[in-house]
Amino acid sequence: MEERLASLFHALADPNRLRMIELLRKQEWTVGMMANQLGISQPQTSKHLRILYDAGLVTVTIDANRRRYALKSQALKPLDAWRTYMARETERLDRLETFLAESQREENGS
Amino acid sequence: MEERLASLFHALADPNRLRMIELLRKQEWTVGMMANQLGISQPQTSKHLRILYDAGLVTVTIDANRRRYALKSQALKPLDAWRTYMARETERLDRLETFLAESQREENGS
DNA sequence: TTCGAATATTCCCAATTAGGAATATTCCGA
DNA sequence: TCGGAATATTCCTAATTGGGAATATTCGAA
Repeated sequence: MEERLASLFHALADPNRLRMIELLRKQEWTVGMMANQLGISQPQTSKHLRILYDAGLVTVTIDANRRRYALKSQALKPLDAWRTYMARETERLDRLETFLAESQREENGS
Repeated sequence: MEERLASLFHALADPNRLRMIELLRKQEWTVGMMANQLGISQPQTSKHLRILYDAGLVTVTIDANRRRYALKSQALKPLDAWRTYMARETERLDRLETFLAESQREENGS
């Protein structure tokens, strides 16, 4: 159902977690590296990573003393699928919005 | 910053609100109609719509005794922009994931 | 074996909110 | 003008969680 998608959105619904995912976009990161880069505490970094992990958004590789976190970018695919699904029926609405916006602009005589 | 995007994700991070948005995809809905369709209470429907409204995802038209809610589909555009931004650098990772998945499949001798 | 670095977990507090119940508000029709 | 329909808001409770502080755990190096 929509539960899965809602969980995914929930995991993304935090500025720090978004920044984390954007960092992970290019390379793997260690907890300490991320905490330092983001300017947040190590425990908070671990907690946010835990939430991303539970949401299936990252993978973790245990490497001796440290953990390397990597983005599991395929986990974002449901988001794209939903947007495609949504866009299919909103095109008509989009055109209406554009039309109304342009009418408004003409009214204002801009 | 990422605050805006996080707020958007937050508004979408609820199964009932996702169902609401999917209903609004095709047409306007009245609070009572939505509550009835979704099988949730009227107050809860109003509260969820309020959250969607605060997130800029819906517009409301007061029509005598009732309010007609409509999707403001342009509000979902930042989501697409973020995906595009993310995809730009994750392509390499995607190819790696695909490669690893296929290697795994071969190992299993499927 | 001991120490320190890296990380996860727990405890605490404050804020948010989903959901139910009750109530307030607005407006139309009789 | 009054009653009922439609909607929003408030009060309550339980659950979640972000963030800080402290602590537990694990592991490599000396």
